[in-house]
Amino acid sequence: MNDTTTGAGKGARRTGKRPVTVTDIAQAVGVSRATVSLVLRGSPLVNVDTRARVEAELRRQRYVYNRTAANLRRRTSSSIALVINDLSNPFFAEFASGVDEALGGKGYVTLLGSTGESPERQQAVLTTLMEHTPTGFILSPAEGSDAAQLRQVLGTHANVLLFNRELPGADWDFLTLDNQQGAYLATRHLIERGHRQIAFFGGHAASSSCHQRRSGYQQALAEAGLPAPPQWMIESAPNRLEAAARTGDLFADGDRPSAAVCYNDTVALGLMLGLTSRGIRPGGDFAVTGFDDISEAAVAVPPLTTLTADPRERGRQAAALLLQRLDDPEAPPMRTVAPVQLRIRESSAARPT
Amino acid sequence: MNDTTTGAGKGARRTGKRPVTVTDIAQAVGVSRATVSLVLRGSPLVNVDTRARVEAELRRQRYVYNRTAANLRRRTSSSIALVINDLSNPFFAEFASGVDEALGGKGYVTLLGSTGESPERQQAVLTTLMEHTPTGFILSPAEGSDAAQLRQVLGTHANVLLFNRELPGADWDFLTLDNQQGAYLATRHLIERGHRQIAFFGGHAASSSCHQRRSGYQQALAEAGLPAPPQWMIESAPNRLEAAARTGDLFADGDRPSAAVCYNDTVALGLMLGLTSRGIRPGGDFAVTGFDDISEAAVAVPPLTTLTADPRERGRQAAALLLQRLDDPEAPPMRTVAPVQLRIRESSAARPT
DNA sequence: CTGAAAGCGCTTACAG
DNA sequence: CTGAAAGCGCTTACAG
Repeated sequence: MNDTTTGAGKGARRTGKRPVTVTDIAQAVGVSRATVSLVLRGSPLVNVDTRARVEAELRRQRYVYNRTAANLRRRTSSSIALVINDLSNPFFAEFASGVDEALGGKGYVTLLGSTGESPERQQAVLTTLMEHTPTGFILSPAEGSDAAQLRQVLGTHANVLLFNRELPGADWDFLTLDNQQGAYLATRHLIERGHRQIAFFGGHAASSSCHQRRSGYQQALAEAGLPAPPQWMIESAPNRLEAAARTGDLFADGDRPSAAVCYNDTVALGLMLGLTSRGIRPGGDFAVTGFDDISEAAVAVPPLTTLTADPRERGRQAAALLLQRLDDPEAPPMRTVAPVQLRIRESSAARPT
Repeated sequence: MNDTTTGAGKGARRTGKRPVTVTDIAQAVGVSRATVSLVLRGSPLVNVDTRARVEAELRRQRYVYNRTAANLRRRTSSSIALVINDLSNPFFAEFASGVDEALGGKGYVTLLGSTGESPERQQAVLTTLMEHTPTGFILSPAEGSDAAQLRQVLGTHANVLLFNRELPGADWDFLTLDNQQGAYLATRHLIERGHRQIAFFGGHAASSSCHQRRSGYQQALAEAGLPAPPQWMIESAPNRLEAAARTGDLFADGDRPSAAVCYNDTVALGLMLGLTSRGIRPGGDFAVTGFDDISEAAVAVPPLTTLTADPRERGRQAAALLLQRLDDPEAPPMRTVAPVQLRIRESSAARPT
């Protein structure tokens, strides 16, 4: 069975009583449907008097424009699909908010899809969304996504903007954070405050963002002539619990780091928990930095020095890039790197003891 | 000019090359379009062999079902509109996530709209969404919304579920949190820990949720025979800054409270800031409770005792209620009160000193 | 300036 | 079991 047809008709609902259509208006005013259509679309061809009568009737009957019908006839679309992992991640919620704001301003409506970080669900969600004929896609791919699979469901759709996660083999537009520069800034910050033994903590080495952050970290250390032994690069799933559980790995060796550049804020918060439960005061005895500037970062104990990417602004930027793509479908794929800023909160990155 | 026609065609985009249609498939297989349609919709009428040939061709040509066209012809819809204040509020982000999850499971797609807490933007957003003919609306009204105005744009649309904010004069389904019970639980908690002078801090008295929370607070005090002088009911916009600025109002009088039930977590966090800057240790010298259990509540200093509404579950519930409404458009409007649970985090609600 | 006709991609009785 | 025809609500050349 063809995937695209699975569930066809499922969830479709008979809408209420017959709505008012252009035909109703045309009959009432005594003009053709074409004339009503011209009025609706603001054509200058229509006689001012005719226009006024039509508009009055539109109001009187509380006519509601059926944009989906118009889109079908004109072979256009006025929606875009936004597919992310999960809105309960504040970073993506902010991002979505920015996308929706920018797109709404341009007359587009946002179709929402959540993958829950599952490539299978992602395929299903994209399939459903495709059936609604969006103009384009803004997609933050689920971990483990495969470009070929995506191409299979997205088909010839050129209007796709990938966000945040690199996808080998994909030739769509791509918007990414400056991960390397961010980690570089965090590492330099720790170095400037006197740290000489700095670990990189958390993330999956296989992911592109982790790879880039690690390389920014290594670059800063190399420039300062500081060591970056492999046992100081510690992997952890990006959640608080596992990060806390991995804390011990930092101190397995004799030569202990005095600070850690963390993959992201969640991992940093987990590490802070882990440190505390070992009697090590984060910020006091051991410096920590994060990445993302989630809202908890500001109220954590101690407040977390981190990198802010302004996710809402990234959302606006993603929308703008997609619109640009729509204007020139033939242009070669663009790769855009968004800046990232160090947000210093003194206490989490204290001087070494 | 009719509002509903403003911007018609704006943002519409020519879609790429001609897509594969049922006609293409029918011609290739040598059957009628009707037969292809029956296959697509899984009709048992079709000969198994015919079905197989059609399905093979659908795959071969990578056919994508055009659900919008089908919806037009069938006079159905497979989308619902979700309109909230702003996704950057984690409570609503979680809520939206739950809605989308539940709706996606039923074959619906979510159309997103944000009001930014502005009734004017809300009207514009709803107007646009209406043009996309959603099956129903889940709407958390902007502050200052007016039922008559909403009815004007939503028209005869019966399939509307209001969430979280009471709207006088509205006769749509309504899902609300048990605000009264929540504040009652928080107040009792403080009383049980020995507090006798308890204030209610934050929120706009005019809003229904603030009113309900205050009345739960008063009920608990009344049951315990404790005073609730009017100067201990302090208004504040629900943001951190204003809450911090209002802190002094708690201590204007001679008779100082030793604890405050706060309108929500944001206000509570602001109050905690305000207390700290006055040298009063929140949790230590002055007990505080919140409402919402936003993610900062757990990591605040001290961790905040609050009420959790499980917003994601509320989202699922809202979706379920709307689906129920679709099944029976004639049923009288339902009012559903969702439970709320006290989440005790010891340190923020210490015993009085 | 306005209308008659055709058509977007699909589905649904109705024949056979 | 399958096909011819009509139609969802709109728009677009094309005449006049």
